[in-house]
Amino acid sequence: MKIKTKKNERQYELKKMITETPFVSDEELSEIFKVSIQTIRLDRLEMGIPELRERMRAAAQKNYSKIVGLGISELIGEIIELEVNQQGISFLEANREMTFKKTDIVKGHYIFSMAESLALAVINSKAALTGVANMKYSKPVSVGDKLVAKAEVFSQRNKDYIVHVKITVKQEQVFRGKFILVPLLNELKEEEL
Amino acid sequence: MKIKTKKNERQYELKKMITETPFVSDEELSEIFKVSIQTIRLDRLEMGIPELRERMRAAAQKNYSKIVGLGISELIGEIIELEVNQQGISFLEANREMTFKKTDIVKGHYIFSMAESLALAVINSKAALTGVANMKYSKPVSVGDKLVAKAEVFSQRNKDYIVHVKITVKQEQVFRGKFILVPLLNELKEEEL
DNA sequence: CAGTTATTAGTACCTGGTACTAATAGTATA
DNA sequence: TATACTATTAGTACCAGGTACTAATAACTG
Repeated sequence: MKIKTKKNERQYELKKMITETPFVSDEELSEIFKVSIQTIRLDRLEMGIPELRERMRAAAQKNYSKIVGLGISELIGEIIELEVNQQGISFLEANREMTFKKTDIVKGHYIFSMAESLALAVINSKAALTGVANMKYSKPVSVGDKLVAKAEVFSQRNKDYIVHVKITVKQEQVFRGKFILVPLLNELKEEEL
Repeated sequence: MKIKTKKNERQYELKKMITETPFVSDEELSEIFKVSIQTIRLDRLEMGIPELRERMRAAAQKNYSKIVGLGISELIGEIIELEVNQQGISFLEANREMTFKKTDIVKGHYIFSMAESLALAVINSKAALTGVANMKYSKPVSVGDKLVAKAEVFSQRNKDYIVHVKITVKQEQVFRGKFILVPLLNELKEEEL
């Protein structure tokens, strides 16, 4: 018996290709593998690989919760006041996606991220580096809590910024931290490198 | 002039609804708002809201990269060794999704999350609370760096755990932190509350 | 009551499929 | 070599969830 390379090999490659780049249509696949669209569909059927739309739907849903949790871009919390190089205030309402599964307690890194985000915003440098942070979580945060973060630029020695961030819920401190930030090649000029 | 509630209000609610639950079809929307499908489509057109498939496609793609970055569940980094209440080791390769947009530098909260994740894992309590953390980022982390986190349970006074976490890249320390963790009603019995 | 806006209806068309039937090409084996 | 089987391709009807467009009707407004 000859080794049935063609079909088996193609199906193996197909599976690999779909797991690597899941948003590829049957038509594109048929062009890549130089077979008809029907062959691709038979292959998918035999291997139980769902159609493109189903794969997209699954991917979209799996991750939907994470968008909410981690914020749309790089920032956690909403900036409501900002004086560059001086101070800033951001706001965040804790939701269920930020908690541990069975409890109402917000995970620490959301608090941290909120503080870090604001610290970065206040020195107007998205591409900055968290140097040293010395911080304290004073009180647990629960779902529904309205977090207000206040950042103050304390000092600016050399090229480092020291930013203090305090987060409060109803005037009560839940977090404080000191961020040493080193801006990186963004709005800076060449000579500063 | 009468307040044009109907159309304006519906469009406002529509937009809100779609941003909250983005995977809703025009047909479902038409049932919810008790208008025809055409009306829903006109509304979307006027407000520049793309069709369901486009919204799903965008969500799937936006998040496709984040899966990689944020890990499948709640954990950042892969646990490779674990002795409950004693010590644990986790691993993470820094990728582009963890960085600031134009640089190679990994954002601080990924480092923090990796450490926190491991600290939680090592006391076998997903639902624990980060009490106080005293930490230091010693060195920036870049894309491709292979991060190794080591956690040690230092002490267990009352119901608090003190866990030390060190993260290294090629034997060199990039982070250290002390986590005070208070386990919460998960694998515990009633009486402990 | 005329004019404007809002809503609904309907058609043709699109993508990216499913599910099915049927024909053809290629290979294997008695 | 004829027969059997597998692989591939072709084609049809159908589906969801739309776009883009035209046209008619309903509802307000001055």
